[in-house]
Amino acid sequence: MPELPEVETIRCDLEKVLVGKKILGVETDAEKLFSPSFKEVLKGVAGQTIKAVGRQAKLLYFSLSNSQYLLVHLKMTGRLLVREKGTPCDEWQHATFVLEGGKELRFADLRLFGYLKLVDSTQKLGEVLGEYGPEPLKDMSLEDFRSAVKGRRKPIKLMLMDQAVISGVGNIYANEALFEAGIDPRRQAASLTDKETSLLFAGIEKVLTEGLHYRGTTANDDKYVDAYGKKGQYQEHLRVYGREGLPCPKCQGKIQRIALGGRGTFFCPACQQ
DNA sequence: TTCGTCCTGGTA
DNA sequence: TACCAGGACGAA
Repeated sequence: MPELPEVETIRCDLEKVLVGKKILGVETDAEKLFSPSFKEVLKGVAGQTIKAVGRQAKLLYFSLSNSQYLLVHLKMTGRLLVREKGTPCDEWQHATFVLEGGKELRFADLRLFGYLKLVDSTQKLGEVLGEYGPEPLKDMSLEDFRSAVKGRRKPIKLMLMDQAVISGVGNIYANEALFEAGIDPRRQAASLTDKETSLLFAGIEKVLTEGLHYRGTTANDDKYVDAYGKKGQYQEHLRVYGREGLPCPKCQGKIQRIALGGRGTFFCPACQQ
C-alpha cells in the first residue's frame, strides 16, 4: 500500500511530467470519489495549469494556477498514472484528467477508498495538512519522537501508524522499523527505554530511506505502482512484512503473524522483545 | 480509545 | 459462498 516512500516516488514522477501542463477536462465513472462534488472539481480544475506537485505524509496535492489545490489520497489501492491519450484503459481506472499536449493523468483504484478533493485556498490546504503530525526524514527530530512516545499507552506499532502523531508511516514500514529496533510491536509506547526509542527512530529513518531508494514496496497482493505503472523493488528487501513462517534474517527463527488493531503484524518473537 | 465502515478481488 | 485485507474517519 502506498506509504511515504511510495507516495513520494509517485510525486517525483508526476512533478517531472505535469508541472506546466494545462488540464483540459476531467472524465469519471465514479463521481463519489470527488469532493465536494465532481461538478465542483471539474469547474475548479478545467483550464488551470499545474504549478507544483506537493506531498504531506501520504497525501498528494496539485497546486493550480487559480490558487486552488487538488488533493489526492490513494489510501490502499489507489494509483496515479501518466499515460498517452488513446492508450488502453488501466485496470480499475475511474477518473481521467485530460492534459494539453496529448497526455492523461489517470486515477485508478481497486477498492475505491481513495479520494480527489478540491480546496479553494491556501488557508484551507493548510488546515488539511495541519491534521498531520510531523514527518520523519523531514520535520521530526529524535527529541520530538521521544516526547511523542512518552505517556502513550497504546501499542507502539499503532502509535507509529497514527498519522496525527507521526505521519507517513503505514503498516509495512511500521513492521520493518520495529524489527530493525528489536522491539515487540505489542509493547506499550511509554514502556520504551531511551535507548529503544533512539533505535526505533533510527529504524524508521532507515527503512523509509531504503524504501525511497528502491522506489517503494509492491508486496504480495499490493497494488502499488509508480506513475508509469512500474512496481517498486523494496519487497525484495523486507525483513518481516508478509513473511509469516519464513526465517528471520537475524536468527533464522520463524517470523510470526498476529493481528494488532485489526491489522496484520509481522515480527520475530526471538529478536523483538 | 476502540470498533465498524467504506469496497472488491482473491482465496478458503 | 463466505470471508478477508486494510488507511482513515466517524461513532460509540
